[in-house]
Amino acid sequence: MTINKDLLGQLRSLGLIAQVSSEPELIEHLAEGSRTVYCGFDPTADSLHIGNLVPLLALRRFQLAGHKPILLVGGATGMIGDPGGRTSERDLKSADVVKAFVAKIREQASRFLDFDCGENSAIVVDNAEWTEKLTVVDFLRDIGKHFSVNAMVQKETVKRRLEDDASGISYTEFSYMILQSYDYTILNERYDCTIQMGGSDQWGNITAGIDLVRRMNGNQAYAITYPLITNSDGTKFGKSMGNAIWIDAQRTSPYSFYQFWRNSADADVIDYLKIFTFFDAAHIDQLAAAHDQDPGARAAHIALAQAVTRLVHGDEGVDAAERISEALFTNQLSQLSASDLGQLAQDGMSASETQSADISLIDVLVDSGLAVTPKGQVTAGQAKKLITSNAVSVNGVKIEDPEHRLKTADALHGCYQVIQKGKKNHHLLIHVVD
RNA sequence: GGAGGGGUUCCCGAGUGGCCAAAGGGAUCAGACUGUAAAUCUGACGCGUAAGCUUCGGUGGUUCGAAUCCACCCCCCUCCA
Repeated sequence: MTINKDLLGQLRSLGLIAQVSSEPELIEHLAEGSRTVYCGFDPTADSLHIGNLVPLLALRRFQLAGHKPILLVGGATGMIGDPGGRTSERDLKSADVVKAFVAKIREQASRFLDFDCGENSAIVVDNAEWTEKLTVVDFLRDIGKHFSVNAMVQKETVKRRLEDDASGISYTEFSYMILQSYDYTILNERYDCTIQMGGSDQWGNITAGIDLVRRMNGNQAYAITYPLITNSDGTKFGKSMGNAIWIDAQRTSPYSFYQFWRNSADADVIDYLKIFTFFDAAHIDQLAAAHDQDPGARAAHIALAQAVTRLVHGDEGVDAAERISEALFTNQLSQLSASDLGQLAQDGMSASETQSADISLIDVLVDSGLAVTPKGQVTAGQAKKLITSNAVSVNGVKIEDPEHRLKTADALHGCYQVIQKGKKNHHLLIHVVD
């Protein structure tokens, strides 16, 4: 494995660098040999979501450049909650939950990272392993003494909470920084890990870790943060229809996943191409030019959707997603054959079956979950509102009558009804009467 | 333990006896326009397909009538010990 000597410059050109510590030294450090870099992930759910993709793909870039990535699962720190994560303190995760998460993250990350390539294979570790053994006395005597409260209070994440009249900060959360610093120290000691990467909100915690590594191990360590991804309109990245976009195909179908990227705002699409794909600079420039010239053609958006979906769900995922998209958005439903329609359900389009040959549209909207209120509940009242506000079509035809009933006689090929809410939400209802 | 401030519908935040399902903003959903984009404009936004029902930290009370007044309790914040 040869070392890419300009990794940092490359990451910066991709917009992946917010801050770095001791930059000139770090550049040299990275150029001199294979290094070990770590990034922490909190076990907040049993799947990764696309927000996690940013550090994961950045780690991959490190690995491709010849370095060794460590994924640290916060089995211990995840129980506490980073004060930067605001409001409520987190639930305690049981050992089983964390263990399941470790397995899951390894499985999901293995699509991007190589866990079996010799020297610089990626590894997964859980900080509960060493944090749980820590006694209060050891913690205070060996670790805590290296931290100046004066300095900790100055950290942005802590300061904000101290100044916030409404919430304050508990001692537990205040200690988060110390535990994260200790993680760095342990990884430095065991794996010669010298680089920690995290979101820019982690800067304070990471630099605190650098200090601790120097004090306890006498080693020089480094920090790299990436900017937190936001949408250009200021909304939170990685949500669609109020739901997180998951890596797990069971939670977010390849079709929905594909659609998420394809619907990116124009102002964001080039940034996303840089961060979430491995296209080279020339290709991205070319897509940017194509987009400027004819935004309506969606060349950049489609390339983005294809590339990221392929990365996460493979060629099959892309094929399925495009097959469904093609069918639904060209509005030529009537030209689809029965097997085409059957395939859509197979491919991950939302679908359900009914025994009834004659069923009320409102019931179907409720059963399919399309009739969600802005608050997230599914109600018949919402279904009625949607119909009255002209938001629902069946098989491509707007329905304005709340009492409308779906009958097999009107179904495509005698059994398929494509229910559409708004522009982008579809459901396939299949009559299974004989 | 003491003193003070505060808890309103997803969030912020008005409201101090009826006109309050509760202003305004944000978020969200839908419609129009477009390019499956953004911006903009329009509608919806406690539950109930309706009659109606249930909300303003909790419980009890005053009142014809309470988010608003009283009592007690719980929780949060700041300062003091």
